[in-house]
Amino acid sequence: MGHDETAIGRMQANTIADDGDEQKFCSTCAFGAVCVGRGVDKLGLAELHCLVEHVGPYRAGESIFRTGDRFGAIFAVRSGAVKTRLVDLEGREQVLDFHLPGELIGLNAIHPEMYPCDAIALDTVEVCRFSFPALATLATRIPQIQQELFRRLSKGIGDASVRNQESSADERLAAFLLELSARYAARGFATHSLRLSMSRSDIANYLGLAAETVSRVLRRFQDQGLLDVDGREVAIGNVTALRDIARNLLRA
Amino acid sequence: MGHDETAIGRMQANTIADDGDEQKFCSTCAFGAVCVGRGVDKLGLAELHCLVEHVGPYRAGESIFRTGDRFGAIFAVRSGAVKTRLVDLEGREQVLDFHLPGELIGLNAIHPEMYPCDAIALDTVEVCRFSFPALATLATRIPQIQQELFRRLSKGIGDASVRNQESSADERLAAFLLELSARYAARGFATHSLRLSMSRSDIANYLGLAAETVSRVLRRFQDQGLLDVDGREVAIGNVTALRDIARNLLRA
DNA sequence: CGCCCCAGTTGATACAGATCAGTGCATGGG
DNA sequence: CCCATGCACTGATCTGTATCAACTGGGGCG
Repeated sequence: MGHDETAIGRMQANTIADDGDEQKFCSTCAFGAVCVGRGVDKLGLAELHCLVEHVGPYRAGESIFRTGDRFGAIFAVRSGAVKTRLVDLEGREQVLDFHLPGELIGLNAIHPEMYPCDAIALDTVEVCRFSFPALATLATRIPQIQQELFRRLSKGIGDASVRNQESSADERLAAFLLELSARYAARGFATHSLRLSMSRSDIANYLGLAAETVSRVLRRFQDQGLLDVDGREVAIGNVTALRDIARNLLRA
Repeated sequence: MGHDETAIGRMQANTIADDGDEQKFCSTCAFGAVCVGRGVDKLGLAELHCLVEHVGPYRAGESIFRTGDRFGAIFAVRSGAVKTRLVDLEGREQVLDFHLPGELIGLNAIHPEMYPCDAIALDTVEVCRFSFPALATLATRIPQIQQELFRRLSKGIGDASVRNQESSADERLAAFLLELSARYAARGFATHSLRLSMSRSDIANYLGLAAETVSRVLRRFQDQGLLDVDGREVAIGNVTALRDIARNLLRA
C-alpha cells in the first residue's frame, strides 16, 4: 500500500516519482502484473527495476514522443492520461487511443522502428521509460518477461481491432464510457464516477463522430437518467442500461 | 525458386504441401523474413523448421479455429485467403480482417489464451501451424526469432489501429484495394490485377459499409476508368487516381 | 475588472449512405 | 431440365449524423 492510488491523478509537477518499492514495484505500473502476479523472482525483478527510467512530469499538451522519432523505448503511464494521434498532411488530427495509468504506449513502434504516432499528455503525466533493446535482452533471459511482452502486444492487437465497428453514436459512446470505467476500475479507481481527461472533440474524433453529436448524446443519456454529466465529470447512473445500448460493441 | 509462386492460389485439395526447402524454408511463409533476410543460422532454421506443422487443406467456409478455442498455436497462411470475424449474440457477423499467403493469424489469442475470433477459409487454404509454447521457448534461445515475433505483433497493432478512421465510402474502398494490391505484390503476386477471395458483403462488413454501397462505388470507379471489375477479378487501371482518393487513409 | 478566447452546447439544414425492394445470373441438386 | 439458392447489381426512399451557425459560460491575462 505504499502508494495511495487515489492520489495519483492529483499528482502535481512538484511530485518527484519515487522508485516504488522492491516488493510491489510500481503497483500502478505496466509491469506490475509481471512482478506481483506471476513468478518473476527477486533477481529478475531487480533487473527489470534497473532498466526503468522515470520520466516527466509532462504538462498537458506536451508530447512524450512524436511521429517519426527513432524507436528506442516503450513507456508505461504512471499518472495522468495520454492520447496517441496521427496528423495527416492537411493537418487534420486522428485520435488513435487514450492511455490511462498502468497502460503501455509505444508498442506499435517496434515494427517500423520509429514511433508511428504522437503521444500527447492530456494533463500532468509521468511515465516509466523501458529501453526496448534492454527489455528484449532481459526477456531472453527471463521467460516471464518475454511472455508478458507477448501478452501485452497481443492485447494491443485485440483492443485495436474491436473498435472498427459500424455502429451508432449511442452505441459508441455507451461502449466508450463503459470501457473507460472498466479500465479505471481495473487500476483501483472509482468505478462509476470518472473524470474525462480529454476534450469532447478528442472523444468525438476517437469515436469517429462530430463533437456536437457527442454533446447531444451525452445530454440525452443524462435526460434518460443513465448518466450524471457535469463538464468532464461523469457519473454512471444505470450501468445495465448503458451495457444494453453498447451490447453490440462489447464483444459477444 | 523451388516454388512456383503463381500456382499457389490454384493449389487444390490433392496437393500435399511439401516441407519447403532447407535454404528457403517456405518462401511464402510468415517466417521467411526471419530465415532469409535476417541472420538466423542453419541450426536455428532447422529448429524452427521442426516445430512447424503443415495443416490443411481447408475448404471454403471451414474454420481454422473458432472463438473460444483454447490458444495453442499461431498460424501462417500458406495458400488461399482467410477471414477473421466475430459473431455477436444476435448472430450478426463482424469481419475483423483478411489474411493472405505469408501472413500470420492467431496473434490476438496470446493474451486471452483463447482465440477471440473465428478464422474462416475463403477458398482452399493451407496453413503452417506454429505451437506457441514451443515458439516462445525457441525465441528465448534465438533472439532473431524473438525479435521477429515482437515485430509481427507490433505491426499487428499498427495495422489494426489505422483502420479506425472516419472516412467516406470512396476513400475506404480505394484504400482497401490499394492495400490488398500492395500485400499481394509484397508476396510476389501480380500487382495491378487481383482476385478478391471474399464476397462483396464481406468487404462491406469489413469496411463498415452496406454491400450495395460497395457495388455502387466499384461501379463508379469502373465508369471513371480507375478499375476494371469483372466479378471478383479486379484490375487497377489508374493507381495514382486511386491513391489520391485514398490519400487520407494511407497514413500521412 | 473586464475582455477575449475556447470548450461546450443547442438549433436548423443537408447529404452520404443505409435500407427496402426488385432484377439478373450463375450454380447445383432433385 | 427445372427450380431453388445465393451473390451481385440497380433504383427509390429514408434517416442518422455531419455541417453550419449562433449562443453560453468560465478561466486566463492584460
